[in-house]
Amino acid sequence: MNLDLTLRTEIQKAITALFNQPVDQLQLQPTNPEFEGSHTLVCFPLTRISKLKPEETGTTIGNYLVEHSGMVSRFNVVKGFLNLVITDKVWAEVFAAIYANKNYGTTPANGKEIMIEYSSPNTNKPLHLGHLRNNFLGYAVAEIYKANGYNVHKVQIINDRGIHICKSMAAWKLFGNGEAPESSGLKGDKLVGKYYVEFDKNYKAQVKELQDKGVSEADAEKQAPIMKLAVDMLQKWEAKDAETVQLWKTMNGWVYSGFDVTYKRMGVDFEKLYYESDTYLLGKEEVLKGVEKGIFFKKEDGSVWVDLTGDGLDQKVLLRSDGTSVYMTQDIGTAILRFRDFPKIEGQVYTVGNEQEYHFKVLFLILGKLGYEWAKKCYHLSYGMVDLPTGKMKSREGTVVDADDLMQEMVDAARTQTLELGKIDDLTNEEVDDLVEMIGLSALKFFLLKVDPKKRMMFDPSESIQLQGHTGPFIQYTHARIKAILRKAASMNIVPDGASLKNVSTLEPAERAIIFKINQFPAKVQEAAREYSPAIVANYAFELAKEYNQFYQAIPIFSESDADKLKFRIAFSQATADAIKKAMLMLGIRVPDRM
RNA sequence: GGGCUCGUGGCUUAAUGGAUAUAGCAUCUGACUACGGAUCAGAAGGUUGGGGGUUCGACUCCCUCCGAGCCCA
Repeated sequence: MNLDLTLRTEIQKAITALFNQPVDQLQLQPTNPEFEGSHTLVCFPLTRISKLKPEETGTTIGNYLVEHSGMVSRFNVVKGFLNLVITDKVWAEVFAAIYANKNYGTTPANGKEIMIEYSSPNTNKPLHLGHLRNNFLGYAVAEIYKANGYNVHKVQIINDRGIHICKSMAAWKLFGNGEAPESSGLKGDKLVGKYYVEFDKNYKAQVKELQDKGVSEADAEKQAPIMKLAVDMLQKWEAKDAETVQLWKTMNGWVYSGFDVTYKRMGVDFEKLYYESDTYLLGKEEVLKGVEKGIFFKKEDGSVWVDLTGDGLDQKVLLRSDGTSVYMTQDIGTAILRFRDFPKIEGQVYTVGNEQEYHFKVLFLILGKLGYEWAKKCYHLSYGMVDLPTGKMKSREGTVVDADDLMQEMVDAARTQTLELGKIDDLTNEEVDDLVEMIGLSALKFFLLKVDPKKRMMFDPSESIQLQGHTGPFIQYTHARIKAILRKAASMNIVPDGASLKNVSTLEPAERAIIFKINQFPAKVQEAAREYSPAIVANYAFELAKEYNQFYQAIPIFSESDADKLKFRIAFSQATADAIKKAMLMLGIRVPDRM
């Protein structure tokens, strides 16, 4: 049974019977812990039809529910709040239904398809902390949509062309001496990133040298030989010069193999990769078609624009006067290509930082103007930047936190702390490795996911390594401890069954609290999808674990003499562990049976 | 110049317009002869950036100012 729905129906019946008038919106909320009850009806809005004071309205409805609903045992009214106490028998029934449902918390396939883009890096440097937030968010939202019955396609758009990669190529050509990941042992993305830094260093030196000779800054920036080489390579690439394209392929290949290692450790995956080098020409075509249809217009200098003043925005350039594309042009091409590849998707989710909010607003408007119905279903999953205690991450100032390094540090910290506690001395080396990997990444992922995506967040390394309190390892610990209970129960041949659950008629407050919490699970998973917010699932998992720990400390499970009740406790311990595990997997976090 | 987002105890963070504003970290006090102390119980800590307004009721909605960040030329 769906408790909340049933209760709402009963309240509606009561209101209709008492006041001769139905009401469209019921304000039902969890009861404040200081009062008795679990569900609270806010009575202020009902006074209009009850013609009674809020208190009297609450009392009248409460009395009716106790007499007629069969699910409310008693109630209290504080000010205008009607606090309802659900009978333990109903709670037991609610739990029995949850326990019998193997897919509890998730929705069956609904036939809908959705595409979720995340990660989408440039190919000139390694992934950093900001990418971690992006990847964990995108992956989690994708998993949450799966749990809500969607067929999800995870993709990314790789910014593999442009001046940035040519800079790395230029520096490598000048100073690389043929260095390759195979020869130097350096991870591919790190190697290409190294030459990007090398480019910048030499470029700055050359600009300064020219300026010292009296050249203006603007001219020096154009005349610096290394920059001329990079620009030359970009032009040759666009002209499909064989040697340049070959070097480009090679160096991007190094980056991709480096990224693969990082993605694997992060635990994220993709169904299909899109490359800008494949889509930017399509974007150009579509824009030119748009000009023919009169959707866009050409200026005298030959540049192409879209007029969005009717939408409260301004005019936006789509093709420069020399005919080259801007980012917007490429994104138009990519979006259209994706809908051709996956005609059944109802929309796309773009996981991209909030500095591009304006860009996506414009993109979706343009796609709409081009006549694509699905433009309405495109969503920019915009997230805030990750700051360090020292301030903003800046690659130029070398304050960027590398993704590989950070993951390694987290796992190292997890190893140190786990070994100190000495609870896993009998595990093999491989088992320990896997465990500390699980714990370290859990700390990192949970830290990044527990905050509302929209908000700019602060990453404090010393705090992120914490394994106590509002953390992933706290939740993992709760799961592992429940597993220990279940192992003990199994060894004692305690096996819960439907009949024993039905025999339970009275509950401890701590037990009621857990069932109440488990009962919220499906609604939370749905809300998380609606809001595109893994934080809702993360905080739910934390609250559930916390609730269970309170029960665990308050009530010694195995000292229960009533066999049915003991089985009941084992059953909801099992259900708690299952819900925790499912919720954490939606966040891309694994949970151990021991730790 | 135009536009967008965010300001919640020392720090991090939660709250479909509802009760005395949620937790965590740090600080202080307690709890293993029981099922795992990576836990739990408790204390202290707040004018929700300031000021107006709407409402029976505002962290939440509106106006304004201050502060932080971002975007478009």
